[in-house]
Amino acid sequence: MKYNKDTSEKILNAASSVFEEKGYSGARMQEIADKASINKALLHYYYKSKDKLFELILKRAIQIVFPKINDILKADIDFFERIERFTTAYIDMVRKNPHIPGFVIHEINSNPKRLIKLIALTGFNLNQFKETIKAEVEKGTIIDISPDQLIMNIISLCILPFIARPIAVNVLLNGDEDYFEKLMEERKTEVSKFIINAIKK
Amino acid sequence: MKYNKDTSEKILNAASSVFEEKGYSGARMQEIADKASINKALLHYYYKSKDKLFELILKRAIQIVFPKINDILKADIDFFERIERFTTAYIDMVRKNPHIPGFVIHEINSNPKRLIKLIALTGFNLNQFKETIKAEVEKGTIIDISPDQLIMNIISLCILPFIARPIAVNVLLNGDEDYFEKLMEERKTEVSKFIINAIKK
DNA sequence: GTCTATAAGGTGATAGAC
DNA sequence: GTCTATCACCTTATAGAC
Repeated sequence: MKYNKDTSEKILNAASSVFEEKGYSGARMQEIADKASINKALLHYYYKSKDKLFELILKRAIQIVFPKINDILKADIDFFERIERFTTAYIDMVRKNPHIPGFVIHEINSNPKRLIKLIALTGFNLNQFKETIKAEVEKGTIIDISPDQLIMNIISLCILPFIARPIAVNVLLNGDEDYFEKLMEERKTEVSKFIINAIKK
Repeated sequence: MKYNKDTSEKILNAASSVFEEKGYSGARMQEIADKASINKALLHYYYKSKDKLFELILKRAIQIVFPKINDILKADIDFFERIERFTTAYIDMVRKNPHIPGFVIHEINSNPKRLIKLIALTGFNLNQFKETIKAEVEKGTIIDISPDQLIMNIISLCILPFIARPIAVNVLLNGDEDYFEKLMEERKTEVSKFIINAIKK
């Protein structure tokens, strides 16, 4: 068994784009092969089956989304600044990988157990951030809010517009894609301002 | 051509649950037939093709989600109360139909043009609410915020936790489904408090 | 209206030549 | 390593009996 690294990477990139766009069941091995400029047989030679290939892509996607978040949330800096940095970095990351959140969320429903395993592998953990929030509440620097609710709020504000992009663009913004991009750039600061307004005492 | 109304409804219900759970490409006509306790041939007798059946289900889903929103946003009541009523009603609606938002968002990516058409048919329109926000900003009752950003924030806070439920439950809440339900019940008031805190002057 | 049986075409996967 | 050809299976859809 010998592999060409260039070919195997072309395949991974092609598979990412197809799986992220169409989902597992909508994806076709033929389309992945076409996009990688090879044929189906070679695809199976490199990555045994559609399942194996998909699991690899999902793993990669999770590795992109989760570890970065983790680092920022654990950073030893002022709470409000941490929120600012988090929203900025997160929105930046999602803008660079706009299909990943929707892909992960959709596919995860079909196999939640696999999800838990894959996310656990990234070392992702929100407990420390929850504790920080609790401490800030007790210090009286922020209003009395459940850490779980606050975390859900932060994540929601960062990713939903990207997941629902076609709806946002067409229903809210009269089809103006450029304006959507501008709004998302603004969101990098708008979201943290919004959150801090909501919780600061 | 004669149809039995009971049978046609059984089919629609079965199709809703299968399409919403598996998506278009993951859904199988056989599974829909099984769930409706009929056979595939009869399925095609009632609803010509998988495509036609799917379009009907998507249309129904959109009819559930959008018109209700519209009514509340246009109601002639105090701005802050309107936000309260909206979040409560919206979260209630999503709790009753938890699979619809994810379903709509996912399927919409494969055919945004169909989306525009279907949503337009519901008479859904955010322009009036945008104007209201602008007016509130000018009156000075709320901070200077872009109506588009505020609307995205409101919607994001209401629906993302439901779309990402498995992630929320397993990563944030240690797998506690009951606690998730409790949090969602709380959110009916928490979300509007959060929003109003963020924007009230 | 509802069924069984089957057609027609697509999809993932493999065998085997180069 | 990469290809062509092909298999075995699955899925949508229809024909035709009752």
